[in-house]
Amino acid sequence: MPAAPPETLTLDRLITPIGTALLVTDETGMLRAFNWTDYEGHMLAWIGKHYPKATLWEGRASAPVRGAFEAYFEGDVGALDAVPWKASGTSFQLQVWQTLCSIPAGETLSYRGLAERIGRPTAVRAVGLANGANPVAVAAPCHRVIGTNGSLTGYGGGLARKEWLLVHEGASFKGKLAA
Amino acid sequence: MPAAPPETLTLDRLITPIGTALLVTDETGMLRAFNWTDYEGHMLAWIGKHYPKATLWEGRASAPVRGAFEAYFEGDVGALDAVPWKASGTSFQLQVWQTLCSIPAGETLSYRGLAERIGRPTAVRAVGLANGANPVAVAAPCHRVIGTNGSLTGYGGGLARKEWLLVHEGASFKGKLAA
DNA sequence: CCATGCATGTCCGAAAACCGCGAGACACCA
DNA sequence: TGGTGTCTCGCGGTTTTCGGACATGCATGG
Repeated sequence: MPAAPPETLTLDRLITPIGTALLVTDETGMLRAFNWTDYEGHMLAWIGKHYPKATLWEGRASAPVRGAFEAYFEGDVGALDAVPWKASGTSFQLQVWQTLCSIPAGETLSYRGLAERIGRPTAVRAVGLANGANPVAVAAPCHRVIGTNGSLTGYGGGLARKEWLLVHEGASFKGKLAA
Repeated sequence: MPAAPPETLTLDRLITPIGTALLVTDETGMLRAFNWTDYEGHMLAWIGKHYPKATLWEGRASAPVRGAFEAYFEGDVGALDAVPWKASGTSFQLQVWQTLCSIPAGETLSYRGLAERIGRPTAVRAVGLANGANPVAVAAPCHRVIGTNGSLTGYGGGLARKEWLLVHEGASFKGKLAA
């Protein structure tokens, strides 16, 4: 009953139009971490820190997780809602990450709006930080959070990916479409 | 196999000539903490900090632990060697606490001597610190460590108890026997 | 229009404080 | 001389504290 940390984690790789994604799932098939191969070392370190006792095996991610991501990248942008994930973080962070999921595909929300939505209207910067610490990127759609003025501002995986994801979802924003 | 932290701890009380002792043992009967009722609140806080997930029940300590302490206070000073204990601490601290057990009842060792014995002849003060942080006092006989000049210097449970223990064990030291 | 300052949660590294010591330097006193 | 007491300083592991950096946004002031 006590939410015991996972003992074994599975690392899968998924090729997408914007690079190869790393999917880490636990015994129960929940997504525990997501990242791009660009940051593989970084992510391994993160796992070692947050799940010190877990052993990581290369393997196939659970069907719900892998299936949802495949569907998403193939165009079914609503499929992300079906990704089961569980994150490890402070209560503030968990609140932020959960609230991310209330932003539908194709829409965006400002950092400020997100801060207000969790009842801490002044903790705008803190929200940005928590957003950046999101371990289950894409699944918890931190890329849908943009500046109040519509600019992309920042993204852990690189602004190019953030832009691609938003375009893919059909969202409108003040993009660098000129590039 | 992974040394999992204990889930349930048992708190027992033992009346001794120098006060009531608190004995905390785990599922396997190992002593995890020792203290005097004077510091009960302090010890409970310590347990909460080091074994956050454990629940503490009042009850009887394991036979080996309780028996050894009873025998010790009744005069069989060598009985302490039989107390099974397990402590939680840094590697340096563990080294210090283990080395304490190499001091036989009836003898003493200086802080300096102890520092040398663990191969860090200059870390004298650090040894004193680690000694004071000993969670399984008496069982790991930190009271047998005294100043180079034979004075008692300090003891978490009060110098009076340190003196009583050493007299009880028949050790010689520069005591405050005048008092 | 640009520059500045503030609010806010979390992590991380640096620095300092804390001591259950011990040795060396001195002063005092038979 | 030798024994004893006080003072000062260096020692080193741990814990605590502090400061800065950050995926922002608004209000103010030139």
